[in-house]
Amino acid sequence: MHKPLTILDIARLSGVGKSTVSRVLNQDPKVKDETRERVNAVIREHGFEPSKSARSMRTRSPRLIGIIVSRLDSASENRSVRGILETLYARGYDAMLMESEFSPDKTDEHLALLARRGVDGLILFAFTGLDLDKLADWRDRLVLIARPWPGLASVCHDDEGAIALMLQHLLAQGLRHIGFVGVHAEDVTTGGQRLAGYLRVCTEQGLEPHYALGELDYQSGYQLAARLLQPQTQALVCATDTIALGVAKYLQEVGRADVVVTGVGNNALLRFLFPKVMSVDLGYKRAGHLAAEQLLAQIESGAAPCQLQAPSQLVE
Amino acid sequence: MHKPLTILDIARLSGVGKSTVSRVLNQDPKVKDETRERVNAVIREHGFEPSKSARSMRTRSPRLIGIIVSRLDSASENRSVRGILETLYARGYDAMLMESEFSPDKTDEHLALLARRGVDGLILFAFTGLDLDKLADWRDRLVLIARPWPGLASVCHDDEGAIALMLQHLLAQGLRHIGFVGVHAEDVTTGGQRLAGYLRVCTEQGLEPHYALGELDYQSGYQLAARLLQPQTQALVCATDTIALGVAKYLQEVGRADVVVTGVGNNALLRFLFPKVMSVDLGYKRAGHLAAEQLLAQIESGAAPCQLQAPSQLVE
DNA sequence: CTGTTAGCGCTTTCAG
DNA sequence: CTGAAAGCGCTAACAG
Repeated sequence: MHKPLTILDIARLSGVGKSTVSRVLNQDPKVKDETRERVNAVIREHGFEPSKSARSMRTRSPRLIGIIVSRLDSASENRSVRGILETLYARGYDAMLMESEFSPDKTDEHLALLARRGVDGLILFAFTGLDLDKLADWRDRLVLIARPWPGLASVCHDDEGAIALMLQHLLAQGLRHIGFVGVHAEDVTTGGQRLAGYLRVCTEQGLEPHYALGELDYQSGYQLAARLLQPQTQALVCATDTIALGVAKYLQEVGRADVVVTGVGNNALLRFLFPKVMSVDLGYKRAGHLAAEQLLAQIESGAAPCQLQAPSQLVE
Repeated sequence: MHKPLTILDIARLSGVGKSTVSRVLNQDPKVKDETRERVNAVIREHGFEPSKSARSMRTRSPRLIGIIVSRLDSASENRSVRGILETLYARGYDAMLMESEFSPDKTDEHLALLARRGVDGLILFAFTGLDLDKLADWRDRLVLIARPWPGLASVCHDDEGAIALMLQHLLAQGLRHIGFVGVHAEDVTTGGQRLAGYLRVCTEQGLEPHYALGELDYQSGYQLAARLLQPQTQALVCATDTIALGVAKYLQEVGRADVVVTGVGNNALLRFLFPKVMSVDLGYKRAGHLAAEQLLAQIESGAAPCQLQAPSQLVE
């Protein structure tokens, strides 16, 4: 493993000046085809790779995007991340992936790190408790995922629509006694908006709402199911697949196989354990694509921040 | 937001030469305390951050470590990653985290990317099918996790010991008819080694082995449990928590609450769904710490590659 | 202990 | 179309 080649080596090897090599590297159109060919041949032959650090230093752009997810081991966020990376890589950007673990402090540290690295932009999975005001510096090179914020670009899921979709589906099957197991409304999207979807359809259809709110985990689903279940209950719509897991477990224990359970998230494990549970896919991967495209549009073409929404889809 | 300050600005502002500022930045001891104070004051006052790209280019070291996990949304790998990041951050390194999805091709692409970035080192979560020969170039700045390889540094889990530990625990409780639900032996660690642990203890204790091998998912556990279960079965030891999930589900369905189920991985969801299932923690986080320390020892002090093992621990 | 002087590898004027 | 030259911000000899 010898010392890595530089642009100057390639220049000498192909008998041109180093600026010409640079031009070839940067797809500058005003290089004669013949010259370009020759240089490219030498580059390929020697497996030359231009130094990212040198280029970053010169252009003040490392072609690097920061991504802060809330949890790496979240199946849904992972789907979005894969979407993001697909578009990013395709456009020649690399990514630095980090995990906030829902901690504003950790997020701040990561932001500092990304600032030191001088990343070109940031995609941030927002969460309740995040201090969005600290993001002012990032405004024009930031896309939020999962939560909108005035003046900032964002890609959101259709939380309200997802629950509404599910509810309408159940109503179409003739069910009327449908309860909702949700999350306290401090959690804006998973909590407030999904509940809102439930309440909206109830109102529209003249149903009496019947719901309970708790935490984001299966334990909570289990407990709330116990509190909510009535003899006439026909279905329990849950704010997440994780909650649905707890609910389904409770129903199984008390022998209420007649009650339909639905979740949100299209989680593979849930489907295996309780195959009859229906779910809504919030369009995570699509959201990742959208976020990355929006971010690149902003940093490359100065596009204005805007608020996008990825469509939900029923999964049976 | 004005143009970022440079080392030269700080030099002028504090009335010293730029090399002195550089020395202060690099904790060079031969700077007079008084001077150091003055420079540091200016740095803090102006919130100056030295440019990573410039430093990387000069030192040919971006203080950046690549981490390739097989799946980001794997709870166990996530534990290791957190361990890795803790030590890395503490030692002033940043990380580029990527996901192989068990694909050798994806891994190659990631390796190329990391090479272009000129990262200082690499921590790679090995998997069956990975072409370890391609890693020759990385030899002295690479630590493998989960699989050893001659000549390469690695941190492994005690797969064999984990199953043996569990089996001995069950035997101590007086159980004798203990089956094993595993993974085909092409998967060296999760497959071969965990089975070996089972067989070893069976031989030592004069038990007749009774086992079945399949895939890594819950479906497989479910199917194999059906095949393996006998009237006299007292316990089913599983190669992973995921498999244990499938096994526990089958046992529940056929009403065999008397059979003890155990897994490996200390998975929170499993514990909730089937609280009685016991598990072994393979020491993932610890493995992360070890891997990062070993890697830094190699790249900073030229330590030789060596093969380490993180200890397993019973979790009830 | 500290300032001066060269570059690191690349992009970008500015002249040809 | 192409080359020469001037840096980007920082570190590392080398003299003081």
